[in-house]
Amino acid sequence: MSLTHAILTSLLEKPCTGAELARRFDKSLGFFWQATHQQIYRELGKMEGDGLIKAHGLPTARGQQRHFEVLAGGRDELASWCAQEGEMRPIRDSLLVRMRAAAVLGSVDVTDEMRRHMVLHGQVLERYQAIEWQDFPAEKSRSAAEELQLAVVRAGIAYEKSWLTWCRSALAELGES
Amino acid sequence: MSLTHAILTSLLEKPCTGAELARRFDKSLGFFWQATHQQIYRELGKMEGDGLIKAHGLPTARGQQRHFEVLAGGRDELASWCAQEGEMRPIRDSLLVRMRAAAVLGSVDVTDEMRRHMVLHGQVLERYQAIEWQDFPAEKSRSAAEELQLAVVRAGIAYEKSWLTWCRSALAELGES
DNA sequence: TACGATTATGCAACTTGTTGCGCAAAGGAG
DNA sequence: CTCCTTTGCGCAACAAGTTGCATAATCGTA
Repeated sequence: MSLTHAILTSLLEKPCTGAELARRFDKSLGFFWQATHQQIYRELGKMEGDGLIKAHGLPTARGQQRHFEVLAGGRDELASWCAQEGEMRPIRDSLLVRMRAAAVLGSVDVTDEMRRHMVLHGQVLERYQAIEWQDFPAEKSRSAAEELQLAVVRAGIAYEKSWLTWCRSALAELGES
Repeated sequence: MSLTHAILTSLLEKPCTGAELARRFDKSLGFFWQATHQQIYRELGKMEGDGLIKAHGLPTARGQQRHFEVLAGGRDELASWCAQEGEMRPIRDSLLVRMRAAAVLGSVDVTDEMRRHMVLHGQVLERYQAIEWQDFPAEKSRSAAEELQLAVVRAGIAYEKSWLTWCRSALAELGES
């Protein structure tokens, strides 16, 4: 399960509270492994129970900030998971199911939906490219860690670009017939 | 929920039993919306209850083939879902989490894992390309439905190619530093 | 001080996806 | 015919992800 390890990674980068973690997720690691704040809180509770992380503050009082940090056990767990082999994610998108459905139905037009997705992917692409420019300027030399982080951002860029150009050419193909 | 509609699509293409559906899923629609046979059976049960599909055979006897076909209500449901707007899938891959984890840990090498993923994506790419060549030969003219199906296959090809070239260039970047 | 909006935390219920197993029919080998 | 394997079907339990709401602190402001 990757959520545990995504949280460990994020907490190692900077210890913080659950809410801050959720916010950071929304604009960094969460691009590549999404999670809602409820998932995060639940996971934090489990991880605390497993001795991977430690909180300053008691779990009794609601609405009270609890600051989390990674314990040695958590770091070990992350390192061992990190060295394991993981599954490759196959493609999975409801737009493609819709297209197959439209093919068999024969009466529904999905090109509008394809155009909409093209725009959405374009918007996400711009966000990723902005991160690349801001956080990884070309002239600066980079540490090994930064090289890895940059590669991750570029995976997002490649992914969105791929959808974008596929949408464009598929629409062209479908349009000309 | 797309599984219902993926099943409806597949059953419209050809009515069949649960097991055959699961098999067809493994080499066609399931490339783009994976499902285990248990998910499929559960969903078939629900869909039968909702009057979307009909089975020949009783649900009482275990181990007995039940042949499913789509009812008018099922076709309507599919058409209406198909005309709806759907979410865009953000990227989500544990390899990227591993890379971020490796960046913060500093002590784990993930390039082997990246190489492994490169090979895996290459294998899937070859499967998709084989489908493109076999089912959609270049010289033949195609119906609108076939154009759509081809576009779907090409989405898979674009996706795998994108991962492949990203792996290659990221490894090159990481290697030269 | 009191009030309302915001932020942080969490429970509960539900849906979706996964894993492991068990039972029944069919079909071949001894 | 009996045994064994394969195939089809499905339950049960669990893990992961989602949605909606409840509660507590905080903070600005009237």
